Amino acid sequence: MALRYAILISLHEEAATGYEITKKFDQGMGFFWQASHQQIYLELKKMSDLGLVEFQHIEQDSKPDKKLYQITSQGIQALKDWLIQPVKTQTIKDSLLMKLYAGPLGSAQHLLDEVLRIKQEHVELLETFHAIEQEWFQNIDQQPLPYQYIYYTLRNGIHYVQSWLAWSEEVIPFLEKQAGAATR
Amino acid sequence: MALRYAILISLHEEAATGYEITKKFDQGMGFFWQASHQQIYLELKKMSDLGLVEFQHIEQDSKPDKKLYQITSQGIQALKDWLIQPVKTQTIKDSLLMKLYAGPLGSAQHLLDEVLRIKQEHVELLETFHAIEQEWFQNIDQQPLPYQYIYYTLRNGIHYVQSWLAWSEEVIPFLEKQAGAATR
DNA sequence: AAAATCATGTAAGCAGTTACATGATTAC
DNA sequence: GTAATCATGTAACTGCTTACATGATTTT
Repeated sequence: MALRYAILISLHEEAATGYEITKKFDQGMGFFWQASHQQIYLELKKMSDLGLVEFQHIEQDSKPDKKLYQITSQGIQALKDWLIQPVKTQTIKDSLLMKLYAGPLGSAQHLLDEVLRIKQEHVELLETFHAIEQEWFQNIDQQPLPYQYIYYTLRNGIHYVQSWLAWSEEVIPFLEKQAGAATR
Repeated sequence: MALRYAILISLHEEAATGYEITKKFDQGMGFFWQASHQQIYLELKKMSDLGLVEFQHIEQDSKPDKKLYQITSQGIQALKDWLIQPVKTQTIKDSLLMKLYAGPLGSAQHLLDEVLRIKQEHVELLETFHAIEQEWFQNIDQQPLPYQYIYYTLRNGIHYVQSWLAWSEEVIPFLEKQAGAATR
């Protein structure tokens, strides 16, 4: 049900089409919530039936028609109600850790390759996060309040990625040793 | 589908009943994979139909009958095949971050309470992890190889929890300031 | 007396993924 | 000519959660 509120938060910032919301989920919000266009279109329809959002048909030439959605006062209330619900503690579901746990039954070389690949992705993600921090969030306590809140979601991402990288520095030497031992 | 392989890994360690596997998921493996008893019983049945596991009926007096499951050679092969599949990069779905992103629309005090609550859970989890590390994984490079692999899944957990705690040290002062400003 | 432990399951429903479907326009 | 962008949707399926169901034994 959290997808519903992610969409409402997005529409509370500004009215948008399903297509535009989908793109937003690939960027900023995408760090802590993901959704496909199928899911988003379906949820928008449900929310429209419930009166949480409403839309205008916009005809375009040289481009397909679109539906511009905006949040209703009912939608704002539903969002506010949700914001004060307690959250469930996050659980981790990580199949890489499961494969590591299985240990010698698998291939150390394969695990090493996977860790290196994901490490590379995380290195790039960290660079992206740092670039965003530099560009958008300098002198954070002088920025508008909504920016300050968003800044801390970014900081969460930075800490998360850094912890993964720190761990990979521990596990890589171990896996290298195991992969080496297997081929000897 | 990863649940299937989590169960197979568990059964590869030792034969067990659905009930025992459920308990295992509340401990060690539970850090990186969770499953309810309903899901586990259902999956065991499917796997039994597929020949990946087999079971013996065991009658007990003063306790309900049980089914002791063990992995078959087919199951071991399926597990090995799965272990060398590439993993998808983990995505984060965290509704607390979403609520933080929504910022001034919500209540800073509520967010603060939630962060403090989850921080407390993480502090306790870190203590548990450190205790396990002390008790089971001292002189790690002299331990049996399967233990060494499992050790690195524990290390992942420690890094993860620590990064969350480090982040909470950043966000708590900010939320305290906002909560204070709102009541003044 | 109440709650926890042992032990297994069914059924309904929701959330999310994957596949399928269309079609014009614009950029490479 | 091929691929990407704009823009929306349906349908089938899988994975998971929540609720319901039973019942003896043991611990508090």
